[in-house]
Amino acid sequence: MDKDLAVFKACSDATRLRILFLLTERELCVCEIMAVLDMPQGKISRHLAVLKQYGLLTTRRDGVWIYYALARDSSIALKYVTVYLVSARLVHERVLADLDRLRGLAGEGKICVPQPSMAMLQVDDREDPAMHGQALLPGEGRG
Amino acid sequence: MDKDLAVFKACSDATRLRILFLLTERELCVCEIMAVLDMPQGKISRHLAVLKQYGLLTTRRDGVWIYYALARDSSIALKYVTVYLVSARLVHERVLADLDRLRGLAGEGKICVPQPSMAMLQVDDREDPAMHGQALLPGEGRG
DNA sequence: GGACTATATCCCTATATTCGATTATTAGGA
DNA sequence: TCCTAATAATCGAATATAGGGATATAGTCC
Repeated sequence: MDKDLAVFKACSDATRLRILFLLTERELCVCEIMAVLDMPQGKISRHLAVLKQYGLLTTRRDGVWIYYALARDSSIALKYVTVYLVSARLVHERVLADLDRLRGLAGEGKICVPQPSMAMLQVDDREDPAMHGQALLPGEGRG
Repeated sequence: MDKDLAVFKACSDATRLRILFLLTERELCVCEIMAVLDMPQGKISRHLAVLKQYGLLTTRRDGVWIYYALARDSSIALKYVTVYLVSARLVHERVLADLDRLRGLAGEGKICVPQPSMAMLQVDDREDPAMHGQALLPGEGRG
C-alpha cells in the first residue's frame, strides 16, 4: 500500500500533476518542461526527482539530455492514475493549454531537439476486466 | 483541475487512504472507523473533515451518529480513484486486515449499531469506454 | 584542458500538514 | 433540565514540503 500512497503523494502537487499530464504526450527532457510550464530549472528538476523517487517516472539519458517518461506497472495506483491522466487530459483547460504549448515548441528550434512524437493514444481491451477499453500511453501498443 | 488535485491531496495520507478503503465496503460512522483503525477520535474526525472538504465524502446524520460515505461524480479524479479503491482493496494485506476487523465488529454489539451491509460490489458495463467493466460501490447498481 | 549546455543538488526561508490534548457542540434519554 | 454519548473544532508543537537562489556535476565540442 505504501507504493500506492507514494503515487498519490506524487500527484498531490499542482506542478507535478501538470508535468504528469505533459508526459502522457511523450517522453520529455527537462528543458521542454521548463519551457512549457515557464518555471525555473531547479524547480522542475526537483519535482521530477520527486516523481522518479516515488516510482512514477523513468529516465533515459541521451547525451546531455535526460528524458523523463511515465513509468509502467510500478504499482496498482499508478496504473489507475495513468488511465486518469489519459482520460482527463482532454478535459481540463489548463492541461489543454500546456499540451498546445508543448506542440508549439517542436520544430521551431527553440528547445533541445525533441524526440519524434510517438504514436497516438490507443485503446486497449485486454487484461484487467476493470480496465477494459482503457486508453494507452504512446508506445504502449498491443505488443 | 483543482478538484482533481484536491482528490490526490486527500489520498496522500496513509490514514485517509485506509479510511477510503473501508468506505468501499459501506457507509460508516466515526466510531466504527475509530474501532477498526484503533486511533483516537479527534484524529479520525479531522481526517474525515479533510476528505469531506475535498469532496470525497458525503455525510448523513442519523440521530447521534453521522455516517460517512464515498461521494460520487464530484470530479474526474474521484471517479478513477474509486475504481482504484475497489480494485486494490483485495490486494493489500493491510486493507484486507482492516476490512476483516470491520466485519468482525458488526453483530457483536461493541460498536454503535451499524447500518445493514449493502449489496456486494457489482460490475458495470455502461458509459465511459475507458471504464468498461468497472467495479461499482455498494448501492451503485445499474439503477 | 577549457568553455558551454543541460541537469542535479544544496542551503535557507516560508508555508503547510499532522498530531495529541483539550474543549465545544449536538442529539437522545431519564 | 441535567447527563451522557458521538462528533467537531481549537491550540500549540513537531515535522514535512515547496520555493528561490546559488552552486555542483556531467556531457559535448573545440
